[in-house]
Amino acid sequence: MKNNYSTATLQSISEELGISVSTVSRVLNGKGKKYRISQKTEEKVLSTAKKLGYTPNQIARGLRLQKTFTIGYVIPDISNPFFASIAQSIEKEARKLEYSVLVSDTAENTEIESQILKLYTERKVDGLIISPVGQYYNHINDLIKKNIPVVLIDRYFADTKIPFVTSDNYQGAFNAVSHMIENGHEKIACIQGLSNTMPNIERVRGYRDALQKNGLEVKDELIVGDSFGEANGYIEMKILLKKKERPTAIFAVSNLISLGVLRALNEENLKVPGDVSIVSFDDQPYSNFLATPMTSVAQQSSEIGFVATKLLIDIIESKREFESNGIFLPTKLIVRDSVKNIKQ
Amino acid sequence: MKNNYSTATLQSISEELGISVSTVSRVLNGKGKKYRISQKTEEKVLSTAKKLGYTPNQIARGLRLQKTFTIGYVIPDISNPFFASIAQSIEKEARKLEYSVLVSDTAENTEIESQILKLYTERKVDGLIISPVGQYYNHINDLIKKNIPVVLIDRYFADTKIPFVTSDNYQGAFNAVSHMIENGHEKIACIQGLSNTMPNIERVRGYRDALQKNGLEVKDELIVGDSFGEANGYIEMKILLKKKERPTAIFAVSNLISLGVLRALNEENLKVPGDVSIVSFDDQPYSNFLATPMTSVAQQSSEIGFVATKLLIDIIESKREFESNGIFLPTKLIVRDSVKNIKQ
DNA sequence: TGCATATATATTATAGTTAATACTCGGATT
DNA sequence: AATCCGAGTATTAACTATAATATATATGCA
Repeated sequence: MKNNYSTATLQSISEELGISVSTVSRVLNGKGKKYRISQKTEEKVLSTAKKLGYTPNQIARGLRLQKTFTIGYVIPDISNPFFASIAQSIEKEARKLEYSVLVSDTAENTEIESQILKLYTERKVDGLIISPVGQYYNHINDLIKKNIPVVLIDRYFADTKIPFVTSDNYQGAFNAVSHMIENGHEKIACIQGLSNTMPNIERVRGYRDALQKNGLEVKDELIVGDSFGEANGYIEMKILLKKKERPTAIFAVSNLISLGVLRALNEENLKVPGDVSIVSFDDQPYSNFLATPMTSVAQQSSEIGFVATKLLIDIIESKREFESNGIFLPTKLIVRDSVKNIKQ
Repeated sequence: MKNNYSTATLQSISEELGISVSTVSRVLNGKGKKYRISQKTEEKVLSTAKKLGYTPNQIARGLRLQKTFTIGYVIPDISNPFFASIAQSIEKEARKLEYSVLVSDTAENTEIESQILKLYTERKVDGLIISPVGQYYNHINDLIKKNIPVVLIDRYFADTKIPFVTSDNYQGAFNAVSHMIENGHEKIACIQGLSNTMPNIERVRGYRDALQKNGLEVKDELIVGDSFGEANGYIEMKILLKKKERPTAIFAVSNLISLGVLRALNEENLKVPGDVSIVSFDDQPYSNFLATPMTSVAQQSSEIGFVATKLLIDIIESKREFESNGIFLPTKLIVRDSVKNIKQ
């Protein structure tokens, strides 16, 4: 049952040499000079530590220091390449700063998210990076009350003071929709993600504003959907195609939604951009090799992970205040071939 | 510096009630009956634990029990959707069995892999799932010597006794290449991954055998490449296109390689399958929406993660022997449109 | 000589949990 | 009356590392 790899401990070294554990600890922590350990003792300790293959027990260390050098990353869906890429940069940066990362997937379920936060609290992580499901935040605010450092990624809460790192979703959406309008589109549908999450709210706001700034009417029946997943894109596209006045262009609010849209169009034998134009949020390595290379809004996913990790660890190590602090990273519209120019 | 969330401890509960910590511990571990704790005491403990918001400190628990309920997953590249999907199923299954997962990305670098293993050893993980870089394994064998349970995923070592879970790479490749031959292709190139890793060896063996069983000559100059990454696919395809006798079909040994191949073909304005046919290892959600829907060899990635986790935890909890134990999961050829029938 | 200081190390306490062992008290047994 | 037993709980030790405090010897200086 218990893990049974026996390694040398400070005590076994001290017994081997007939000196006290604290001396051994001091030498191995490089505090020999500070505590005036003699050259001779220091050498003895170092050599037997090596001989016995000593490695420090980080669990014992964590208990004593009340610090685990561990952070948790809580994600709604690791298999989404956007989050996978963020996870990669978080782990890389954390390791550089001597932290390890516990990773959990909430499967877009607030209940599971809450359980995981409890679990990670018991495990005494030094801080948490959370890409929350995004509709409720009581369980996250509880962490703040307990003084546990938290940084949110992607989905954040405007009415709390929890720091976050996200893309400039508004500008990204605004640019995407403006691009469609410039190409003559007026009936543009927006297939949105989880409706009361900030990235979604901001992207929809960008969509609305782009229409209005160009003197076009915003029709609520063209704003549909309620999830960032593939199935949502598929279903909503199917329904949109049944409408009397079919939209000429689709603004898909996530990469998975646009894959669902493509599946629906494929089934109905409709072509992009001949029959329907699309712009999708989230650029992917494959975006350029799709049936029609996809015009998309690229987020700096690695950068987001990197910045969030840096920020979190700064907060942990008290180099920065633990206060409201939203960081927005710019997006970039990558124009390919999925928008048809229908201007007369 | 230290994490500063103060929670109730066994001691604070025991002081509040004027009883000993061990009694509190026993009650909260559900051992009240076993140690004949009175109903009254039990209720008092339970209610004050709730009142003070007690949650067990898993670090202290880990130290005492010599068991952390943590496993490590070491991956060459989290952003590769194949591995991301495995990570997802590992975490899900581990959590179900009450383990947490530390995740690290080695960036296909054996040096980093070795460092991470050392780190995770110090953190006293109960076991490790490793998708190794795959060319050396001394550092992994060291874990076995220390009696640390290990299960390998994807890339394994034939000449060790380390248990592993992987796809039936040989059969997958054999079927893929047979499919091309059935469609009349004879000049089939193989763009391979990291050359002395088992999945690559097996896939290339499947490629060779499929050719030979069909009476076709295996030409070594058509087996090229040395990495599972996108760049390798791109470069090798570029070079293949310069050959006098250009191959009519490509067997791409990984999903990233095939993306590189597509990039090269795109640049040269060549069409799939009109100019070149392709079959790729690894099916992806987007495979069906590529310019030409890609015929590919699907691996059961979630299943691989699930089985490996189950196996590892069985070994940890000593329900199974810690011995040579290779598990091969079948693959499935998904036929789409990327292979042209060129039979007369 | 006596006291302060420096040198080098040991001892003790602590982090929070759990396991092993010890203790107390009332009632039953011999 | 002495002993035993069970019920209920307390005490002690252990896990490993680190910090705070203490001790022991030698040296320097008035």
